[in-house]
Amino acid sequence: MKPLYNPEGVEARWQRAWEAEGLYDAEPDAPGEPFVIAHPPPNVTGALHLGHALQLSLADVLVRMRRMQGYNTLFQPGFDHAGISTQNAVEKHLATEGRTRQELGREAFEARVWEWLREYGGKIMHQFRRMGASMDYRRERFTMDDAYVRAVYRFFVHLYRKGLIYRANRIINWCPFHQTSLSDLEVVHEDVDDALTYVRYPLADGDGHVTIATVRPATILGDVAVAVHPDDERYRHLVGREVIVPFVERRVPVIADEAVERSFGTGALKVTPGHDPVDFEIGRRHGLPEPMVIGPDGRMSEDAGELAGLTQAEADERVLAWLKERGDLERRESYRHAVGLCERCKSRIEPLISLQWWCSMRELAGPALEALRERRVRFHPESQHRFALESLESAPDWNISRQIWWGHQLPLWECPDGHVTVEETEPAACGDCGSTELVRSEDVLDTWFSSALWPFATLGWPDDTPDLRTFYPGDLNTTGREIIRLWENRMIFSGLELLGEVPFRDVIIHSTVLATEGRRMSKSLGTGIDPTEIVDEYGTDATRYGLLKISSTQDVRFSYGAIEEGRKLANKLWNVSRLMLSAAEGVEPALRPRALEERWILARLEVTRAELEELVAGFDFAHAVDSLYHLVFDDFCDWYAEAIKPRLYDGDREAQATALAALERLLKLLHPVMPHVTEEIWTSLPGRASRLIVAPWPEPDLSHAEALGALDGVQEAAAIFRRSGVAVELEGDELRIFTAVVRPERTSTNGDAAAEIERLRREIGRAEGMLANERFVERARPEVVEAERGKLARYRRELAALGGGDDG
RNA sequence: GGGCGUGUAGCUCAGCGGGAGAGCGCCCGCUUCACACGCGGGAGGUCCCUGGUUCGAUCCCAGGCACGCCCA
Repeated sequence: MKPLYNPEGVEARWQRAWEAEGLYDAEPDAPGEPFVIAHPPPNVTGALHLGHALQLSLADVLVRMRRMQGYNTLFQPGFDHAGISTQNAVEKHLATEGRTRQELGREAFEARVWEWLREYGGKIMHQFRRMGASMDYRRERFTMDDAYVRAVYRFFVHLYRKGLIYRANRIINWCPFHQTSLSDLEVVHEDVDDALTYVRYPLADGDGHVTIATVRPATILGDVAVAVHPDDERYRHLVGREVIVPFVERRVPVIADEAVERSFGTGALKVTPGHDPVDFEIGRRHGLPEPMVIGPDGRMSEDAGELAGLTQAEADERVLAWLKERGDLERRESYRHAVGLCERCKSRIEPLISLQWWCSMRELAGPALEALRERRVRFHPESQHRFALESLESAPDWNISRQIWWGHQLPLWECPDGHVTVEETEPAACGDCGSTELVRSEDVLDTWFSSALWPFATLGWPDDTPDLRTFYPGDLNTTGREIIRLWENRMIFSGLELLGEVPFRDVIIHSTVLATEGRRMSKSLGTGIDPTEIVDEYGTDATRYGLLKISSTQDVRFSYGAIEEGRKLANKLWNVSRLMLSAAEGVEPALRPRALEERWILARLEVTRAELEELVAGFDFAHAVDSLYHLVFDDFCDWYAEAIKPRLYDGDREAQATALAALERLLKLLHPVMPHVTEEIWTSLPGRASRLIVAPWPEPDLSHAEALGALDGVQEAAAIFRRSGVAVELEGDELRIFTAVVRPERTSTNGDAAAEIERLRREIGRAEGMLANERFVERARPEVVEAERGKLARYRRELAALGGGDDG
């Protein structure tokens, strides 16, 4: 064993060994209660980021602890097919060959995607292994696997037959480049510098005008009303009258609607239901027409009349020129605001009305809401539970269709008469009229539609398999805040709908890891940190430790310091093991505690075990790793190891055997957080055939509880001696430990007794002051008063030991 | 605009009703036979501001200021 622990090599070796030896494997007929984590799977095209790394660290601590505790653990690996993201990547790849997917055609394109995935896809699973995630990698699943596809179609057909899937024209996010609708998550918002144009709409009766403000003059062509807030005194007299929309010179009503924001612009809103989500809602409430003047290509459509075919910028110019000529262009001012962009191609998103397939939420959300209210599923921290509940209460119907080629093509066929037939496999004829001229819907399903089935489709559903019977429902899920609406809630209602049970009991919403300056990590800002580089530099164990250490509040700054702390902990553990192993060569670990410090360290190990279990059960990983750090540095190394060192070197076989046994316990407690270094040391212990990863977790052991405070006196004496050079009188075991740990003959104490005496007198003064306050003694809780008396007595004792006397 | 959260030592953070803490950094000492990714000691703080509750407030309440994340 070398003096400096080097994780490189060690970690890779154990990652291979654990997996090869089948120690990550989950079997439905294995003994023990099941413990199951089926995470939201990562994107098949993705790379590991710090969010994943944190998520894996949290979950793997739980999995490894439960495995040691005898649970039958399943940590499920796999990917989702990431429809638009994958299609985008492959299209870019094609573009380098100067080709488009349209040239290839749908079938050939799909084949290219599979080919591309074989080469570039799924790399993240290697990174998961590097994080030490103890997943059963044999069970890797993909949302496009044949068996998984069957589950997706079963779900779709089920919902369709229940009448929960319908087709409707609604406003959606449209990407003009990808030519598809997008979910809100796939739209990113960025601030841009724009102009706000104030335009006069003349009243139809010729009596003046009303001024509106817009950033998109071209959309004036799609205006069907002007809306004002019902409580807005400025405009109340206009409601019910008509105005003339400029350029198209259409008469439209002035209406009152609460959605109007009075403080924006002039407080009067032009209503364009075809191209704005708020206006769409207003239009529906007032039964207004929904003309669309911008087409799916992002250019002005046929309905834009003479402007048809122009880009929006060109159309803006034409409209502005017209307004200027008429004198109806009041003014323009610069305006900075957020616009929606396609997450993948950065095209400006067009809100437009489109015929899409929708999943009705009301009926599905009901049982999920009930489950959350009854806390059969609990989100942690508590604030996120409320958020999940509120998201579900207000969940709008779900747009499940996408106009792309990569994904699950809707199992939905139409005959020439417009009858829709929905089957899991291709039907021979129309279910209504028997026509054999069936055309399949070209749309694919939203990726999340399939991902929602992850906790059970990975286990063989819709078949009734042993896996499903054993491992569903699972226990836990960990993810980031932004995923709650889009995934967690959908997994919950899907599980309830199809299996009648929630898919997991607890959802840990982990911290968002920010860059060191406290900003969001982002590739474009160059503030991203690649976890694999951290692992290269510090090792996996240190990285896991560091991430857990910083994971306390909802947003945490990444800190190299925390990772370094982990590296030091691994090194410390390595070296104290070296000490014990080299001093106790050939000795079998055996617990034979005789001396005070031996019973004390066993008591400390026991207290930490209990604390650790409690903290992990409460998902407080930051404090859990903190308690491990102090156990190792302060208790195990600075006190226990130093205290027994003379006896170790003297060849005291019982002290040596006990030291190794205590070390074993320590390694077990550390293993869930730092699996590699602990396994490496474990293997060096004599006669070691089995692995630490499957070693039994320490049972509660209260046999040395009485020794918990056994070192208080020595530690107090050490502190006094080191600060002041004054040796408090000790005898027996206490003196022996003091001598071994402090080594007074070699300790140069540059402190001075006078300063120490001064400090104690100050403390005594403070305590005496409190106790002299009658209202304190009367009204404070008795134990608080008692504690204060105890402290005062201790200070006086210490002062006496220093020869300071008690006369003050 | 809505939701959530944070302001404590130079930095990153813990503590959240009765003595202001940790790690790192800094200063001093230590070629101590496990470890300098070490050991010991030390300096360093109107606990964001203003009110209130309380015998007592960094901690609870109200208001304010500053900052961040998520979602529109």
